[in-house]
Amino acid sequence: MTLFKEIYTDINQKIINGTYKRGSVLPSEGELQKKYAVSRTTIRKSIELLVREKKVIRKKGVGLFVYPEISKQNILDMTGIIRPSYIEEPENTKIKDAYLRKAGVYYANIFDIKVNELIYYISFLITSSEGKTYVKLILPLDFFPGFDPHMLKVTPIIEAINTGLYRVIDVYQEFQLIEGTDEDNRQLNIASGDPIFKITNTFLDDYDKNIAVEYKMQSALQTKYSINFD
Amino acid sequence: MTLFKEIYTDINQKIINGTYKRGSVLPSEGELQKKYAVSRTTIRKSIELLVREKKVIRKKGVGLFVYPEISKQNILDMTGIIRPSYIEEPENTKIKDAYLRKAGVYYANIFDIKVNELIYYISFLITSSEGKTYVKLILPLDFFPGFDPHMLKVTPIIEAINTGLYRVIDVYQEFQLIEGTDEDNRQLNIASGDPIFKITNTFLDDYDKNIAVEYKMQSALQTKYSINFD
DNA sequence: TGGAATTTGTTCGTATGTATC
DNA sequence: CGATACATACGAACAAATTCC
Repeated sequence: MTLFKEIYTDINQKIINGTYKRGSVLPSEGELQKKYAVSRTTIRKSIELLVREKKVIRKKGVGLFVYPEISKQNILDMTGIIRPSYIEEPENTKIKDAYLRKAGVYYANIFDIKVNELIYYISFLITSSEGKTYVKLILPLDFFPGFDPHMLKVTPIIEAINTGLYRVIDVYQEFQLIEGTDEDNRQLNIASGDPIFKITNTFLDDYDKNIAVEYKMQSALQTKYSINFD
Repeated sequence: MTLFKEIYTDINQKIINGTYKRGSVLPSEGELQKKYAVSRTTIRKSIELLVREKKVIRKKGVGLFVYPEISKQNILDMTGIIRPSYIEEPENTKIKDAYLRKAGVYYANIFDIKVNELIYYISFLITSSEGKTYVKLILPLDFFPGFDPHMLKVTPIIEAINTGLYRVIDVYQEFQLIEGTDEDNRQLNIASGDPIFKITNTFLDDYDKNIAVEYKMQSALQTKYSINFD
């Protein structure tokens, strides 16, 4: 067996047996290089196989991650309780990104966790007759200790969370007009500088602790999003 | 020869021949990149070699520095303003140690710098007819941004500092009888447990900020050190 | 005091040349 | 010749620390 296949097999095995957990960070290419005492090229060939099999995700400038196994269906279930009613066709939802990353100061504060703790960072794009909605969903990994994405296929996120550490008691909403980032503008197909209508949904438990955050962004010039203040 | 080694050689040569002076700032990675018209990766590989050889120091968020060399003559000049008058023969001064180390909590507090910031830690032994004096001198690296040891050969440290970030306005002295460490006793050739006469000189700037500390230790049983309170 | 700019630290993406089998 | 493996080199994105205004 060739070197890169051996390494592929070894890492794959570690993912299967849980040494490298679903969604967690893998050692960087540099570390793997040292660990196996081979060239970076060889490591990359091994990782390449895993990426093709969707077992590993690469994030430029960030690192390697074991694929978290979040399907489109999961996302819809997870966001079900706040899903706008005008979305009739789930087929129009496209995941742009779904990975684990380290929390920075910002999210560390929001969730009252430590910097560098892992959070899910999921972004997707919803296309409907009303236009496009760019959504970002942030969930701290630690708040879902036994988190099993498969479960989400049959259980709404609210129930999944309630079997975990925290319970969703309230959702706090904030409405803003903002100027989007380049990425926002690109996703929404709007010009730089155009106003964006942003809704922030913050999920709170019974101690008013933030346990999840969702951002929804639409072009403010085109949006027909209506809020029910009942 | 490979590119990064060529660049390494060139920079190394410039350090040796004084183009880049000891302790001075090196061009940033970005500037070197332009200068040699190579990628940052390559520059970093070259610098990496110099760092490993302790010829260059990296300071995150600040820049690159040529590793400062401290000679015996420097030390004498640097400590000139507080050098006891009874030292007639500089030949009797012997450097025991001169290196950069990371500040711990103690010196971080004294100098109001962060833990792990670099400080000069210089110790030397003065032998005279009056006996031996064991001296430790601590200087934070950051307080001497353009620090050039060559200059110290012709300029007293007080003037060198006054061209830098801080000015020496005052020296605070403290006198103690202490029990020395094993190292102190060995350096002073005295028995364990013998009392040691310790003088701490703390240099202050006009905001009473500590910018240097010097400890002098002599055997209390033999010392004839006299203080002039003029 | 707070945000912009600068600078090093870390990591992945890509390409090329060389050697070996 | 082609697959494998190593080393080198250029880029790009993101992170973190520091400095400057």
